[in-house]
Amino acid sequence: MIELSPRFDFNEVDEKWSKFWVDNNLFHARVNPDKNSYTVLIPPPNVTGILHMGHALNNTLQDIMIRYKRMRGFETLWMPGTDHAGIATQNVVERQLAKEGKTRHDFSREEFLERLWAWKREYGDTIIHQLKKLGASCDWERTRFTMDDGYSLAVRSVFVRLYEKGLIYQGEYIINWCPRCQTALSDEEAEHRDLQGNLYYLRYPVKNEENAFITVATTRPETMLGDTAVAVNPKDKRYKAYIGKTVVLPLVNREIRVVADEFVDAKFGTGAVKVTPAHDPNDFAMGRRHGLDFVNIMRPDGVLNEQAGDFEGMDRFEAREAVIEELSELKLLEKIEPHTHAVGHCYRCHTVVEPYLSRQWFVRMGPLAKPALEAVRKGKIKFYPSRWTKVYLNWMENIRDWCISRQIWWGHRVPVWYCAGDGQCKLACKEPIVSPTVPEKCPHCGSTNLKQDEDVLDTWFSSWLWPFATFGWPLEDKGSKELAYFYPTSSLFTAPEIIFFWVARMIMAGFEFMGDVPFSDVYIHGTVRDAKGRKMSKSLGNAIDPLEIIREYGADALRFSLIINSGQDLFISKEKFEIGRNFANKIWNASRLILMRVSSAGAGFDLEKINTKALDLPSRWIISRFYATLEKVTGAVERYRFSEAESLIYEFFWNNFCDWYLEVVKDRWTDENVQRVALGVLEKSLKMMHPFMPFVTEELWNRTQEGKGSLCIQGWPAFSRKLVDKEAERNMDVLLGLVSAVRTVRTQWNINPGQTVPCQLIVRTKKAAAFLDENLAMIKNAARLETVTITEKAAVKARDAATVLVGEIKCVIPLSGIIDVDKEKKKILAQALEQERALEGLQKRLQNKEFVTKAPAEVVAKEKERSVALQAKVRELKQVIASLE
RNA sequence: GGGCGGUUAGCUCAGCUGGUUAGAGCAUCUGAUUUACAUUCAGAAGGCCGAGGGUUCGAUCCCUUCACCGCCCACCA
Repeated sequence: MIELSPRFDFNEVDEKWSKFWVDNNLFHARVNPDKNSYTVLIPPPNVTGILHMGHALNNTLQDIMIRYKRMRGFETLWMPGTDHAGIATQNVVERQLAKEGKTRHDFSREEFLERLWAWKREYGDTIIHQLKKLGASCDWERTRFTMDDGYSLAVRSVFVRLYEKGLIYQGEYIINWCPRCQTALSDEEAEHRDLQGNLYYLRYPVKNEENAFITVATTRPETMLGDTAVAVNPKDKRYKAYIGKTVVLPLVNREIRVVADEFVDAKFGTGAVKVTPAHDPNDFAMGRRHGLDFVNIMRPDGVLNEQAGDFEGMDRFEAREAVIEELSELKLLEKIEPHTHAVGHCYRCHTVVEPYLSRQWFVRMGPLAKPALEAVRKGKIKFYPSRWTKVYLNWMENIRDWCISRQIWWGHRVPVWYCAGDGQCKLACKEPIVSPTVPEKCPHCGSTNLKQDEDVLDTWFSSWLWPFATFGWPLEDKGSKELAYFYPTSSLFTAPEIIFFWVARMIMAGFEFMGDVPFSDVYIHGTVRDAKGRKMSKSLGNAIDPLEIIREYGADALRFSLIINSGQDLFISKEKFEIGRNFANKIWNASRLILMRVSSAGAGFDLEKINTKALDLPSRWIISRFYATLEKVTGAVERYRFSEAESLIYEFFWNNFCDWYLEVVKDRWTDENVQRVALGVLEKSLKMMHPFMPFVTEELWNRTQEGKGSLCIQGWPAFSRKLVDKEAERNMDVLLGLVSAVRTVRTQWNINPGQTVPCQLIVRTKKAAAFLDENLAMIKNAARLETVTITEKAAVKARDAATVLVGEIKCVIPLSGIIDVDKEKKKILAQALEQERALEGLQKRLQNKEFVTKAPAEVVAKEKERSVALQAKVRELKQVIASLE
C-alpha cells in the first residue's frame, strides 16, 4: 500500500526534482555522433532584475520543446545565459545610486563598473535560480553571460572584422539622443508615440524688404535658434521669387539663405521649411546637400548652449515657451495650431529623445542584409506563425545603418584606440587603432600613450553573436567539433518586439561570421498582458510575479496554464492558473487511485504488448483514445501548436481516462487486465504529459515505475497504429451516448440520482443486441439502470415512456410522462432533407462535363467518394425515420 | 500614411484545407457525493460566429466593402 496525500503537494515535489535533475546532470549535452542534435539558445534575460511572466512563457515553451526532443532521442542542448543589457542595467543601478543621493559621476568609471558587476552577480544568479524553479532543462554547465571574457573577445573580433571590411564607420550624423541617459540610441530604441503638440507658424523677415516675411511651420520652435536656411520646393510658385534671397533669423539675427529642395512638400504647413541641420535628420540631409552650416544649440543634457544666445542655460522645453513668447512680442508668431505627431521616446527611461548631431560608430547594414533576406525568402529560415515572415522582410528591405556606439559605461568598450602621441607623427596618428586586444603601442609612431574610445557598444552588438559566441567563437571556429555539431541551432523562441532588435541581426551575423543560418525555425509567441489588455510591467504595478504563482499553485500549474492560454496575446489574471493547478491535482489523484488498487500485476507491463482480443470494450477504447491523442499531440508539438497539444492532453486524461475509464472499471479492479490497462495508460500518459508538466509527472513516474530511472530521459511513447481501434471508439461512443441520454432523461424527469430505474433497449439487429448484451453491466452501472431488457421490437408504447434514440438503439424508460417523439423525428427529417440537398448539388456537379474533365482527378475522385458517403447517410437517416414510425 | 492581427456564450478563448446538432475553461443555475480528487461528479441555461454584399447545393471558415479594437512600422517640418 502506498500512501499518497489527496492533495498534490507541489512545493516539496518541485524542489526535490529540480535539485535531482541538476545534481544528476541530466541536461548536459555533448557531441554525440550517434544522435542528431537539437539545439535551442535561450533569449538571454536581461540582468536588470527578476523574471516576469513573459520570461515564464518564453522559457516554458522552450522547455516543452527541449524535453520533447530529448525524449524523442535527440542530443538536446538548451544553452542558458544572461544579457548585460547595457543601458537598461546601467539605469537600474543608477536609480539605486540615486536613492543613496549619488550619481555615477560621484564614482570613477572603474568604481561604477564594480557596482554594476556586483549587481550582475546578484541578479544573474537569481535569474538562473528562477529558471530552475520553472523546471527549465538547460545545460547549466554552459551558462553564458554576454560579458564573459570569451564572449567579449568575440564582440571585439567582430568589430575589427567589420571595420576592416569597411562595414563599420564613424561619422557625424543625427542620431536619437536621450538627454536623460545622455547617450545615443539606435532607431529601434527610440519608441514613437503620438503626442498632442502644436504646429507653430513663425515669420522670418526677408532682408532689405519692408514687411516681407516667409512663414515657416514647426513643432519644435526652439530649434529655430539653430536654423541655417529656409527651404522651399523649387516648383512652388509662391516662393519662386525668394529662392536665393536672404532672410533674417529672428532672435539671433543670423542671415540665412532661402534654398530650393525637392524634399519640401508644398502642401504641408506653409510650404516653407526652416532648416536646422544639427537638430533634425531631414534638415541634416538638406544641410549636406546645400553646404549649410551646422549650428548645435544644445548640450548633451538637453539644456541650450552658448549658441542659443539669451536662451543659454534653459532646458529645451523651457526654451520652447520662451522662444514663442519673444516671437509673439515681436509679432513674428503668426499662429499656433494643435497638431498630433509621433515623438520618439527613450525605450528605457521614456524621456523624449532629441535628434542630435554627434560623432558615432555605425554598421553599414546593406551588405549584411542581403544573404539574411535570401535565407528567409527561400525558406531556409521559417517563422511560426508564418505571418511574421512579412514583418521581417519588410524591415530588412528597408534596413538602415545601425548606430552602435553608446555613451554609457556598462558594456563592451569600443575596441578602438587613439594615439595621444608624442607629437612626432601627427598625421598618421589620426588614424584609429582598431584591435581585438589592447595594443601596446601606436603602429605609426610607437608611442605608448594610447587612449581607448570612451564609448561602449550597443548591447545588441553582443547579443547578435549569441548563436556562436556562446560556443567559444572565434577561438573555436566552424571547424570545431562543438560548433559543427550544434550549429546551426534548431529553433528560436522569442517575442515579436525582438524580431528587429535581435532575430534579424542574428541571422545577419550568422551568415557574415559562420557562413550559415543561425537557426532554422523562429517561433514568435504572444505578449503577456493583464486582464485589461495592458502589457504587464513593473511600473504599471499590474505584473503577476511568476514566483508567487509557483508558490501558490506550483510550477506545473504555472506552465500548463500559461501555455493553454497562449494562442495569441495572453490576458492573464490570477484565477487563470487554477486550471493548471486542478489538472495537476487530477493527475495526482488518478495516479493515487491506481496505486491504491493495482497489485503488482500491472507493474512492468507494456501496453504495446497487450492482447487486445482479451480486453473489454472500455479498455480497448481507452487504449485507442490514448494513441489517437498521442498522434495528435505529437503533430501539434512538431508544428509549434502548444496550446492545442495541451487541450488534447487535458481532454484525454480528464474526460476520457478519469471520467470514463476509471469510473467504468471502478468495481472491477480485481481483473488483471483492468489493472494492466489502467497502469499502462497512466505510464504512457505520464510520458506524454512530461514536457508540459515535468514535476508532477516525474514524481508519479517514480512512484509507479520504480527502477526505470528519471522520466525526463525516457523515450517518447511510440505511436501504434494497430492499437487505434476505430470500431471500439464507435461502439463506445454509442454506449456513452446512451448513458448520457439516460442521464438527461433522469434529470428531466427529476428521478432521484440514487434510484435505479427499469429500461428497455430496442434494437433492430441481432448484432446490436449482442453488443449491448456484452456491455450490459457497464451500461447499467453508468446509467443507473435496473432490469434492462433488450428486445428487437418495441414492447412499450412511446407515450408511456421516455424514449431516447442513440444511433440505431432506442432506449425506452417506462415513465409517467411523455418525451416528444415528434420533435426527434422533425430533427432527423430536417437533417435528412439537408443531406439530400447536398447530395443533389454534388450529383449535379458530377454530371457537369466541364467539371469532370477540367478539375484535377483527385478532386473529382474526392467528390465521388463524398457522393457515395452522402448517399449512404441519406439512406441511413431514412431508415431511422422509418423505425420511428 | 503603410502593414499586420482581432471581432464566436456574461468573461477569456478554440474552431488547422468550407460539410452532421459551432466547442472548452471560468462565472451562473439545478442536483450528487461514507467509496482517488469539492482543486470532484452529473446536468441545465446561455451564440442571427461584428455589419453589408458576393462565390457555392451548402459559409464562422473563401472573396469584397465597411465599422470598431489592438499592435508594428514611417524623416512631412
